[in-house]
Amino acid sequence: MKKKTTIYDIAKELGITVSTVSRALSGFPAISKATRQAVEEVAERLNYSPNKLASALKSGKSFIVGVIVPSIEAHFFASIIHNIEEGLKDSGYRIILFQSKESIENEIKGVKTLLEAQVDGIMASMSLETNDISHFEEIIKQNKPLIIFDRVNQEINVPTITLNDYQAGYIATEHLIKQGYKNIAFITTIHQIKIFKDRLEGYKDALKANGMIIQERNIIFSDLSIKDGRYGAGRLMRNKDKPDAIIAGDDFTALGVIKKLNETGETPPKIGVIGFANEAFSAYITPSLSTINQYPAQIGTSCAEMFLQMVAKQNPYDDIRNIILEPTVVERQSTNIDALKH
Amino acid sequence: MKKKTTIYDIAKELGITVSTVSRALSGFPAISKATRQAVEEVAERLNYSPNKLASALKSGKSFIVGVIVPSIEAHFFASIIHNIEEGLKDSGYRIILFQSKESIENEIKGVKTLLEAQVDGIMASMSLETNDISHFEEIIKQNKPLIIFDRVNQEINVPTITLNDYQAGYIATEHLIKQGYKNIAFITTIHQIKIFKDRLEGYKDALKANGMIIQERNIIFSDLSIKDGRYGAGRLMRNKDKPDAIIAGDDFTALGVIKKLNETGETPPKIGVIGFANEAFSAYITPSLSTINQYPAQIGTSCAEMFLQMVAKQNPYDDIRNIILEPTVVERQSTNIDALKH
DNA sequence: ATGAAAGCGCTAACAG
DNA sequence: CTGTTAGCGCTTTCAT
Repeated sequence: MKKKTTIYDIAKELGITVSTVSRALSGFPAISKATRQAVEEVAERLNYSPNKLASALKSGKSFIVGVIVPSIEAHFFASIIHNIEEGLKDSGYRIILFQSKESIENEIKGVKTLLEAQVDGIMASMSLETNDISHFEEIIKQNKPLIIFDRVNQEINVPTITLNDYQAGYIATEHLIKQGYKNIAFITTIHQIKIFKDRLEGYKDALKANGMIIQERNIIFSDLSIKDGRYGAGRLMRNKDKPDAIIAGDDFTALGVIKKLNETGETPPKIGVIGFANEAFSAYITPSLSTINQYPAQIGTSCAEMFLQMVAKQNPYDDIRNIILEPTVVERQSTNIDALKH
Repeated sequence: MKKKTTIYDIAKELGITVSTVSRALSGFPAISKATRQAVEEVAERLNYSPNKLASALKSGKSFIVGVIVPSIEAHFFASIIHNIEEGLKDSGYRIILFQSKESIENEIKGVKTLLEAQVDGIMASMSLETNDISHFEEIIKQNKPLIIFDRVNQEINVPTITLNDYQAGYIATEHLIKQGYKNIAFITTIHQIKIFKDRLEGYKDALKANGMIIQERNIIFSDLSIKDGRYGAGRLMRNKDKPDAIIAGDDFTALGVIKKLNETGETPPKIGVIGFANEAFSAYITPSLSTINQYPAQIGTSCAEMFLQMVAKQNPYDDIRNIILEPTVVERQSTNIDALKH
């Protein structure tokens, strides 16, 4: 393998110095047109490829941003990442990806790894296990932009892009009430993540606002998965005054609920079911699943925008904004009880 | 922002030199236990975090591998990436992600970007547009590992991890024949990607082997998407001797086919439908979709293994292996014609 | 077992 | 408009 060409090779070839070459290549204005063209021509001919590592080491800017998500396999996060990349692409920033797999240990390792890689900033959505945020503080201490999206844990004082999860819980519940359901259950996670607490509050307040009673046995704390959905539905259906509608913590859990109900013959919309996140499959299952649209594309776009603003400032944290997106209900068959009346 | 601690700070603190600190920190054997412990203690106390960029610049190894996929939003690729990360994690390698979005222009830019970031190797699945592979040759020229997975274009002489796509086409067709379907259509892409050609060959050979005739009007070349599936199904159903089964280029296309057939009342399995890739939704749509399992987890794991082997060698390309995984049929309702007989 | 010193490829302040 | 020079933080050869 022959040695790679550097700006020294180009300089030697043209009998000029590396600084001139460096300037010519980086679009420095005070360079004669002739020199610039000559440099570009030789760079091309020698198949020059800049070493961004060296550049990053010297300039202190790597043009890499780290992204930490629980899992890339949830379409919600894949979509966010897709849109972060999209929003960043004209700025020259690239992404290093890290999956926490819902483990705080991995998340800590992720932050450490990304910091060692000298990323210029980090965007993260917290794992379900995350109850302590000290590992994120190192990023702030280094004065690098940290943006938390979707899964916010507690009072971490950085910009956040979140959904109005209280509202999400509220409108999901309200939608079911409007459809005519009277006894609405709620399956959520045992973990202390703010968004899930908020949804639960929204649920409770919507019930209250409509003169309904909050029954503790209608609220199930478990994990969120297809399996947990089946289990939760089974448990709820064994209650003496079993619910006529179920709000599930995410679409996967809702899918489990539906599968269980399909088996027991109480196929939705007989029992209403609504999920969260509008996963790829949700429109296509039977019955199709009503859900809450969480606008991952906007979240990704906002993350990118926010990052570019922060990184341009002397102090990224001098004007901390918290963007809150408003969720909407996606009405599908699983809550369309009217369809049964015909 | 206070300056970050470097090995110089540690050295000064202890009255030793940076070389000793560097050795102590990197597990060099010929270091006294006392020194090593002292270094570790001070590193901890000063909150030292190594600058991997500097290390990479000097040593020529960045411990980053670039991954290029068409889109992270297809579960197939998300799963591969997940498993690459998993397979690499103990080795200290991290991933920089790049999405080509099925555009060769993006793919070229991706290779360039990753090379400039001094990745130690690249794993890529080609875009549908990719008909020229010269941009990949630069990676080989730099003697860095290049591994192509799933989407292989033509005779590129690097290690590959692929599915036996001929076999995939063959068993998909054979499955339909065994189920009793007699007139089987095929929707595929217009693009010149090897895997799609291979599947088509498998389809044709399976028909021949079973004494069936290959009808050109039963083969549709279009794009692959839900929309194209609807369109393709519509076109096929207008043929005079319309098919009684359709093989769709991927599960999204198959979904479009099913939606169209559901509307026209020829709901599968009346018309048999099978897809490729076993997407997240395929088990949950109605009717559930028979498909070909393409084992993304194994592909990802194999990529990681292969990379680690290559990177450990003087010449990564001295023993080029091509791993071929065998697909299997996932039988679900959309091809279960027996169910209609009861 | 440890130190001295060179240098990876690039940028940027200063000088001219 | 261009050259000189120092140095980013680390690894590594050669000494001792």
